[in-house]
Amino acid sequence: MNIQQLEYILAVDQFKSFSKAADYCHVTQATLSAMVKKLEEQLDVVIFDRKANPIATTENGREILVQAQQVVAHANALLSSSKAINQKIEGKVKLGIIPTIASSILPLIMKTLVDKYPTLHLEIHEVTTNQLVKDLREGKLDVGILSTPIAATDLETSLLYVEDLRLYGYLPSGKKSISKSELNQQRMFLLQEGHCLRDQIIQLCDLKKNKSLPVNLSVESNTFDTLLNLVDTFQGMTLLPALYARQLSETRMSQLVDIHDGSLRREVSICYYRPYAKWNIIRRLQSEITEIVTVHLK
Amino acid sequence: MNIQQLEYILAVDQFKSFSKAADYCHVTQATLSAMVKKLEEQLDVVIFDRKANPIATTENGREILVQAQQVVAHANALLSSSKAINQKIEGKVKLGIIPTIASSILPLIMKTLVDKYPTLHLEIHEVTTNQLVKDLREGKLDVGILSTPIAATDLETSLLYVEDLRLYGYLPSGKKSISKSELNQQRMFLLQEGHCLRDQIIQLCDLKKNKSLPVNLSVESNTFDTLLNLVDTFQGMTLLPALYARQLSETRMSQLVDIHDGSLRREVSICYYRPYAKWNIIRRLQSEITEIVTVHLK
DNA sequence: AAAAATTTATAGATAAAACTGAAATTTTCT
DNA sequence: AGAAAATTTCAGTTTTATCTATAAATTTTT
Repeated sequence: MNIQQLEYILAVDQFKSFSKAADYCHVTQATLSAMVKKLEEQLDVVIFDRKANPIATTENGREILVQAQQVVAHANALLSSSKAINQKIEGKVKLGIIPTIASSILPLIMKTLVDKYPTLHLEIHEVTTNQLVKDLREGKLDVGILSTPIAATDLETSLLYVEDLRLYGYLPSGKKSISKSELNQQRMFLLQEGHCLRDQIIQLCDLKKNKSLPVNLSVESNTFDTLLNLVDTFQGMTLLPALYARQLSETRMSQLVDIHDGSLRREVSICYYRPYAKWNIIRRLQSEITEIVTVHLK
Repeated sequence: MNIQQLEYILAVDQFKSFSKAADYCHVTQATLSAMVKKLEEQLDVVIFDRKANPIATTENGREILVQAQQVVAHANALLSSSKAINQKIEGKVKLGIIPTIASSILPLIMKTLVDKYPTLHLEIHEVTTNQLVKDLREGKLDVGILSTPIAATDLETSLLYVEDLRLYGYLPSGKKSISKSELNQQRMFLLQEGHCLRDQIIQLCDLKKNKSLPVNLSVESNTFDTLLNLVDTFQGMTLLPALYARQLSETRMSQLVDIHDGSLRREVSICYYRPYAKWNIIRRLQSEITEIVTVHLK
């Protein structure tokens, strides 16, 4: 016995015809006939009098149909519940996000999320990648947004978007553009130790150390803002995520330099260790963020 | 979604363990895991937090489980109903039966049936095969007992038993036994026109007409009793169904003759045109009759 | 902290089942 | 009696549930 078979007999009872019932159930007559017959055999109860015209429900069949209605009604209620659950976005969600992503996407997404889901309380924590992974594992955070790939295999990640890293700064005199391979010879300013963007850039540009900096100065910034000031002062360069570069002043925008042989990129993903409790909220966050950011990135 | 999947999640919820639930459901853990996962995907609701120890039901899962319980409970109620229906043997059943069968099996079965099913009212009609078929088609009778095969293809028949036809009467002088092929040369007494047993015997024995009867006598009987008296008077022979022959007096029993090269037989079947309304009663009748008669025939 | 034991997930193979389209049968209507 | 409508049967395809074996992860033990 299965729910579908019960739906079939309900339809036959309703339409008093196997073929009409089959249409209604979107299967062929043959299928419906066979399934009704099978159910009758399994229950050992003849539900319909096929020789009556129109087809009649037997006395015993009536009893079965009353029960079938109950089963199907509750099954539909269950399906409705599942839909309702997926629409109900409420409760508290602790979102961890690394600073270099936070600065660019929080302004973009927060208003939409707060307006669209008034019953959702987003608690945002700006933390480093390492801390984020730790907090997710310990259940201190529900979900994280960070740059992938990451080493932790026990965390599940799902890509939100890929953004270019834009080169900002001052080219060596006489140059109009630059190629990837030349980047490691430039005076490159980076964020402090602990920012994963720092490590990514070092890797991407194959940087060893900032040889060209004045030896009496060892400065590393914690924010892009400080970084930009340093770059301007020392006529160096740095790399900025595309979404951050978007909001630069016009003066600074003009200092963005194209790399003529391709581009540098980073992946931004949503990440969770126990997606179970707040699965539907997390999925909703994911789709909202992807949508909003995609619009702003193109 | 199907009922089994719902039973699986109920078990997991109960045992807080996939493997224990799998044992309980008599499937492998792999199967149960896969089915739970599939259900979660279909509903887009994560029901269990597998990283909790022991496994926990999520808040959303709790909602689903409450509904699942309803569905499964009603499905079980339906199955119980079908069993109850099959045990409930009551109401009126109009049983048609041809005379040559009635005389032997009614005494055998009636007491058992009446005692065993006090709420069942059997209304018995003794009718010829032709009338029986007609009445079944018209719904005047619910079920018939007759000798098969019959020509009517629109009636369903189900074999009850096969009984030998016993040869009764007086052998030609000097003979101790007889062979099948000799039967058509004997003075054979038959039931009246209309009894299907008459036609069967004529066919089985390849009888043309009763040449050896005194020309001034044309007699055909309506009952075996009259037939036997005729046979005794005229020193002829006749064929009696085994169940009838069982109840002959000892004197007459001694007049039963063996056919030395095999035996003549007839099939007795139960027959219905619309088994729908009283299906379970008919099936019960069938099994009871088969059982009782089999005991008496061996 | 490594090793062992337990638990859940995954992959590939298989057998059962649902389903379809077409033909055959049955029933109804004229 | 014969045409039309409805249902069942049949052969072949696709889907699905299930199993065994194995892998991955977690917890417990040593």
